[in-house]
Amino acid sequence: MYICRRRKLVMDYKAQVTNSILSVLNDELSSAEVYEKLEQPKTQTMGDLAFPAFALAKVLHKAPNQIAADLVAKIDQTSYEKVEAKGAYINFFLDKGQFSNEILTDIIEQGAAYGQNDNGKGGNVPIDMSSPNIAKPISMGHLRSTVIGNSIAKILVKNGYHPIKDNHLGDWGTQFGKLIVAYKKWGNEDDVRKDPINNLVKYYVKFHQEDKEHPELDDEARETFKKLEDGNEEEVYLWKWFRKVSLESFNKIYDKLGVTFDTYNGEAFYNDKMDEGIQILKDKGLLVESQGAQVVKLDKYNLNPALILKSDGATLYITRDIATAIYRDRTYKPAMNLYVVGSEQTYYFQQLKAVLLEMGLPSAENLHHIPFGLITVNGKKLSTRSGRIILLDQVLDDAIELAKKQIEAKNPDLPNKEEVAKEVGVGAIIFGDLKNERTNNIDFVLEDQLKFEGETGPYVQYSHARAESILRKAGTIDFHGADKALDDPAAWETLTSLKEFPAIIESACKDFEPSEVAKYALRLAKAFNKYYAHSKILVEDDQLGARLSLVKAVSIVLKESLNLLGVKAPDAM
RNA sequence: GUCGCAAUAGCUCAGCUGGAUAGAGCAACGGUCUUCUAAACCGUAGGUCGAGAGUCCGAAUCUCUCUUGCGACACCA
Repeated sequence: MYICRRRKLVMDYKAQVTNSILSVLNDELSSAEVYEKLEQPKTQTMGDLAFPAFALAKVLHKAPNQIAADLVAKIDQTSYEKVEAKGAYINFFLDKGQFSNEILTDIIEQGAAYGQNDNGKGGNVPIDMSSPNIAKPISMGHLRSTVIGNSIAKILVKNGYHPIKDNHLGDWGTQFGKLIVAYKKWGNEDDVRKDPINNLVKYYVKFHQEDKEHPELDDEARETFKKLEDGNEEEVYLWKWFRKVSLESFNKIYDKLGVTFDTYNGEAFYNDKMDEGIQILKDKGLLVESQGAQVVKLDKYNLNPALILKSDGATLYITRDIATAIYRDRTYKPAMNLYVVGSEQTYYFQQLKAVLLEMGLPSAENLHHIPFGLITVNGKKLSTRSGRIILLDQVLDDAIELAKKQIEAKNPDLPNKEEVAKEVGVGAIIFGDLKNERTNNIDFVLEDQLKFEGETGPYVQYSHARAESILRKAGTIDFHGADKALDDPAAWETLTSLKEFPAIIESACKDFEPSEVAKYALRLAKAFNKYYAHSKILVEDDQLGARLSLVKAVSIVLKESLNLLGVKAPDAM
């Protein structure tokens, strides 16, 4: 309620300009048409909002330039700084003092809640994300799913949704038969305790080496997995133990990233929940035999048949995902059901959605695959077996180490250096991942990841820290009483950037695109740094309160932008 | 082979539902710290927007064809 009321207080300048134009037209265009045609000029010299007169040329049978000039002469300019015709465009320059007063008041009143909306109306949104495999290391590939999912969850909250972050662990399947066999043959408890992931991987790799010459190992693994499925004590004990130590190891990395989960419903969780989905498919007559296997035909979706059960009756990935979808549907009544999974699975998710639609699952329509691009090294796909793997933990530590060096060089007196180094180093990695469009592929180059200058996370963090530094030096400030009508042209870009934030929040949510927030944060930081470099803020004059309000507003919005990306904003660095 | 995605400055990328001279960052070169943190700021240089047609008053943006790269194509996940 509070939020909605606040939002309305910020005047919609596009609507104001639309009205100004409509007032000098004779219904040649509708209000919506004018509103839609308004655009933001590229440079400040062309004003803040512009109306192209091309559309009127046909109706009025006059040259666009002439139309623009004629209209400007008639427009009431009192509420603008100025309105002028330039070529075929009518350029509106907003009243800076009024604009500044409104936006700064709004941000300072609302604080971190600025930009919050209630579009989601509290709807549940399960997010399938991160999803590493037990007993395997977390690589840069998992980073993407983890930080994209985490950021989308935060953006969803900002839009009034209730996300449920689900780490859909790869914790079941025949590979556990292999792992248990390998552990019994070559492993020992102490090693696994000391360094679980590396040793478990070592056993697993050794199994694959050995089974080339001893194919009987595969039979043994199959039997062992059968025992695990049947609940045999020893196998279940080992499985639980592997799962536990793996999770502990994963959680150290998640802690470093600052990512938490609401549920860890992995593949094992759904293992006993697959019958229902299969039964529904059978009941609806959707399941048909094809080459010995059970499939669902998807011709009407222009998709290949989805294979549901293997010819030996065994289940597949999709069988489990159907169970997952049913479970989520029932448990959460989801407003949306999200899967943050690599783009190589796009076709698969089309099939999954189609099957769920055929089944008549209520939330099927709102299933969204949120794909992201591949991480490669020298253009080649990562794979554990070929040794082309980049350990996320190592990359994070490298980044933290570099951040530490930077602090020693630039700000050696900084208190809590360790903590800040972690926030900056990790922030660089997360921001680096999120700043570009999700679906872009990334060829991994460590040096690129460890950049702290230019368009990076640390750049935004630094801008925020500078703002905080000024506020510290200013001492106690009465923001509520301060005049906020800042009319300094040098601050204009910063002010208009601040105004953009709520729209960015909505758009990033609609597109499931954290990069929109990251790019926005860069834009705002850049505008503020420019202002900072050219204007002295801490000067005793009648605009001091207004300037400090601007700095405060920038600090609030930069911090909140970083927060939405899952990046910390230290007050000093 | 079929389907999907991409191609913009030396490199990495922006460019919103088509609109005013195509923008950043990095790298290169040159400036700016006795004054709020130089992880910053300012400037110079760098482009037939993969190619070719079409639609339109107007195309990097929309349509088609081609080229190149990546991915997906049922008993893995």
